[in-house]
Amino acid sequence: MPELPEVETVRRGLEQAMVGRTFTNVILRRENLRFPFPENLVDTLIGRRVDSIRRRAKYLLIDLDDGHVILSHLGMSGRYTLFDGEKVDQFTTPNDSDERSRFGTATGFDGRHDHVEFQFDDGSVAVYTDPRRFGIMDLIAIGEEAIHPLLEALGPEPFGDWNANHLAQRLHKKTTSIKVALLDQRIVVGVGNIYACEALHRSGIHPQRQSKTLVRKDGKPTKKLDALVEMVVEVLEQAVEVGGSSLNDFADVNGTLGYFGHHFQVYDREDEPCLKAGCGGTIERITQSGRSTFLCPRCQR
DNA sequence: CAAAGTTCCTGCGAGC
DNA sequence: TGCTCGCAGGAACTTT
Repeated sequence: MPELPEVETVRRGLEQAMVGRTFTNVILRRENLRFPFPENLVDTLIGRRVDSIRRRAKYLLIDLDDGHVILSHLGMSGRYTLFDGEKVDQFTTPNDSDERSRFGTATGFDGRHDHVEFQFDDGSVAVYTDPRRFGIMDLIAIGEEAIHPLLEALGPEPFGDWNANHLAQRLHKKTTSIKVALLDQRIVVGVGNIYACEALHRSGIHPQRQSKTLVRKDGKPTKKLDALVEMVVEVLEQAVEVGGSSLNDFADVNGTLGYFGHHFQVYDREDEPCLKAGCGGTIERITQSGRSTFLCPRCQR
């Protein structure tokens, strides 16, 4: 599900639902996701108020009033579903089993994958669901972001002061393909498989092109690399807009809504016509580092 | 068979 | 020649 725009959409949804509320209970329905939950997770959260919610790369950072921070990553299939007080009553049955979520039906699953339930003082509930369990839920101290092993090596935010000169510096020696480089979170964060394909298509760059061929000998970016940076930012910004517009009525902050309303130019369009004006090419699918890449061999060089 | 993500391991080549 | 380091590529995690 989640690349930067989807995570940002989830962040905004959680912000509306959680900030200012206090945890009254937290239920863990298993002991781990990708990693074990920290032992003190439940005890630490109960009685704490949520002060703010930030995003770094594809991670969510939920700031608590005692200086702890919940570090949450959605992996491939993680999502949050929010229930206000009324909806909790609506979906809760009196004979809840300990093994299954109270909210399985409402979240579209049978409840087996609702791993964490956060209960708040106003009666609302947030449920974390993650069938593949590639997600992460950890607890850190505020200020620890920069030294946490999962965060320390992360590259620049695309919406920050990232630019073509910076990218050129990172790529000028790289022999790996530009598509694989874009997915490397040490080079720039937030870009995943879908938006990497889309940004390369928009900027007319072949995904298998060696990264360093996009940098001039004097170390400055080529015009194509300028275009790539512009298109990465554009495609992510537009996706955030789409996700934001799908949020309005809360309840489900599923980032999938962001993808749902989005029509891609190349991703998942194998054998279909290239949509670039006047191109006339046909979209191909190849594999790079074990992941599907979609491209138009005619307009991407 | 493939899937929106990330980490870890192995093998290879460069350089000392 | 032999060793270390870094990079590049692939496997693994899991469920639908």
